[in-house]
Amino acid sequence: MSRATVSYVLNRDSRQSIPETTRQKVLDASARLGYRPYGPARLLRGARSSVVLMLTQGLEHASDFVATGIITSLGAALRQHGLHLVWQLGAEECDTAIDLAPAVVLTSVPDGDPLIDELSEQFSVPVRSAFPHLDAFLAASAAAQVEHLVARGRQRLAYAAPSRPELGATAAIRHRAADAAAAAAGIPLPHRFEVPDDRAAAGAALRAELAAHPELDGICAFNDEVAFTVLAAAADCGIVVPSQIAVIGVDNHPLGPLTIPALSTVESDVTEFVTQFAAHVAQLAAGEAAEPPLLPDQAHAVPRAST
Amino acid sequence: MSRATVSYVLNRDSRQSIPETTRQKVLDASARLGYRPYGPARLLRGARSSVVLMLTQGLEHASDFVATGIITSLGAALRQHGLHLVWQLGAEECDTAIDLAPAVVLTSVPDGDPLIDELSEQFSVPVRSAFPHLDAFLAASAAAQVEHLVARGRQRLAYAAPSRPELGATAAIRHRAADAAAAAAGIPLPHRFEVPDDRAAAGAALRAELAAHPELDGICAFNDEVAFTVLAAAADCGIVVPSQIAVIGVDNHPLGPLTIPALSTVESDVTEFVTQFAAHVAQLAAGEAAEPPLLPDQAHAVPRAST
DNA sequence: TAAAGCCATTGACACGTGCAAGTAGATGCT
DNA sequence: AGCATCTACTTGCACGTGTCAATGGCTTTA
Repeated sequence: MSRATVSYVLNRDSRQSIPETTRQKVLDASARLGYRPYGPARLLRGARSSVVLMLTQGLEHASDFVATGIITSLGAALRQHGLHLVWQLGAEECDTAIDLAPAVVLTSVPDGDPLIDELSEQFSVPVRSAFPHLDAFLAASAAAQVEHLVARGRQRLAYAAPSRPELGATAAIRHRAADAAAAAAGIPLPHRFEVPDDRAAAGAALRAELAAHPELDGICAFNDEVAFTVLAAAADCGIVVPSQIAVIGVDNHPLGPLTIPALSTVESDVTEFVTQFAAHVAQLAAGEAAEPPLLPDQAHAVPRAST
Repeated sequence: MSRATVSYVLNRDSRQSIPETTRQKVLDASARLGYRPYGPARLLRGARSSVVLMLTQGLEHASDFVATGIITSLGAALRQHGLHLVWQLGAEECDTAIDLAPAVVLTSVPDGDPLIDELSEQFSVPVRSAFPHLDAFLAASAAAQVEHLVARGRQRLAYAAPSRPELGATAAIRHRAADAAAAAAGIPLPHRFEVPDDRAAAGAALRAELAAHPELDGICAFNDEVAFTVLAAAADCGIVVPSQIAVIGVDNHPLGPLTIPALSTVESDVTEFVTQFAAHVAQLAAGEAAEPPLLPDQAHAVPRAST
């Protein structure tokens, strides 16, 4: 009953032959005493950690519920590889918990961000963006928006950007993609139109926009939340959607079917990406270097009453 | 330049006097080599973990965005105590990562749930519900809804319950609280009325409800999402809110101001609770036993156009 | 000068685990 | 009997850290 014997039994070491009587004695004692192997000691000994650490900085406001969904399903997918995803929100100043020893670190910042190198140095484990090739992913949705509106016969578009400054970079990417899609379709480029969070202010902004561009007949919103604001503002202004102006969002927000009129939107299927990315992370955790799969660069319209 | 000397310098041990020259030499070498203390070894040595593990089972669908908000702000509050909150979603079958060694484990299940004892045995660290006294917290919002509707002159109420079975227990608590508030106000008890997720089905359900109870003039919705569905169904049925029926939700969802009409709702202020609960968790992490603060059992109305 | 005291530094250990290497004892083969 | 082979188990080490007790050099005091 030395420690080694116990260890052989509990780890089912096939190179050691253990008679059944001893085996049972060890198992009984282990169960009776409620023995649990102590994680830190195993790690110190050199065991591979089963922890994958997800770090997110900016997406607190649940606004990025698409990212939240990806993270959730990624956690489920990683569990099938024997890995455990834990999520640390708002790890601003790189004061991440040093005493959890992850096998892999994922971050919400895009590839190429200096934070990735910083984290890599700090943890000395593989660090990857959880959203590889994010720009193309973001751009695809805006392109799909424009294509859908054009297919519905709309020609004079505006791009409804959010007023939150932290979303500015993302909005710029999508707006450029909308421009490119408009150019490809041979219609005028959609001009930018900022939507305040406040409903009354949004109504005023929409009125001003229509005064400046009376021929406007379609709005691509940055995401569904901006689209909700536009719909509310339009109703307040007496603008009829979609007969006067069509409105389309991005993300397929669960509340989209409930607006008046129900919101058309655009969606990317990320299930395959999540599966592949989980496998990629499992490879990294196993010590193999590998290139990550990319987020889909295709999006499809979810047409409803607002277009 | 032995390991001990280095350790004394890096941990600023005040019981040891280290001459400045040696101190600098150690610091320089440490910085040059990019030394990071290895978490698992510190824990094995007996250091206190700075990790607080939050486990959630059911609240994937972002439906419980109130819980999500509490968790987020709790993470920020704990950081001020030098603790790091990490969040493992959907830890169903208790297969939680054993190799992260938390100082405290928090769970989304209410006090008294057998899972708490199970986790306590598994981790052998303090385990607490992150939502202590949850029932009273849930009940308070329903009471506030009824009081608000009564103050607006409504007398014949219905309780709009969600159709998702996993929310049934919570809905029952709130419905009972609504009954109690109605009894206290001297009006008939609100009868239950189930709202399907699908908009068309919700419209049919609302029509049937009105046919059965033509005198209905107010609806307490289980939460804002159910209220959104009710508003959409009402619009589809040609029912005018609030002149014919007033509708009020729960949670102060960020999209509430954007519905047509803007949704009245009910909210509890949890900032004080979060602060106190963070301090409580810090006590637990320091090894002191302590009773947790309780979630507020008061809620206040956020009146908008729908009542 | 020797005894005593202070200061900087160091060797050694413990924490819990997993595994390589080694050791008895039993059995088989010649 | 003598030697090889197997089984059943043990000893011992390493992982990286923090801290106690001990060491040796140097200065002060009697």
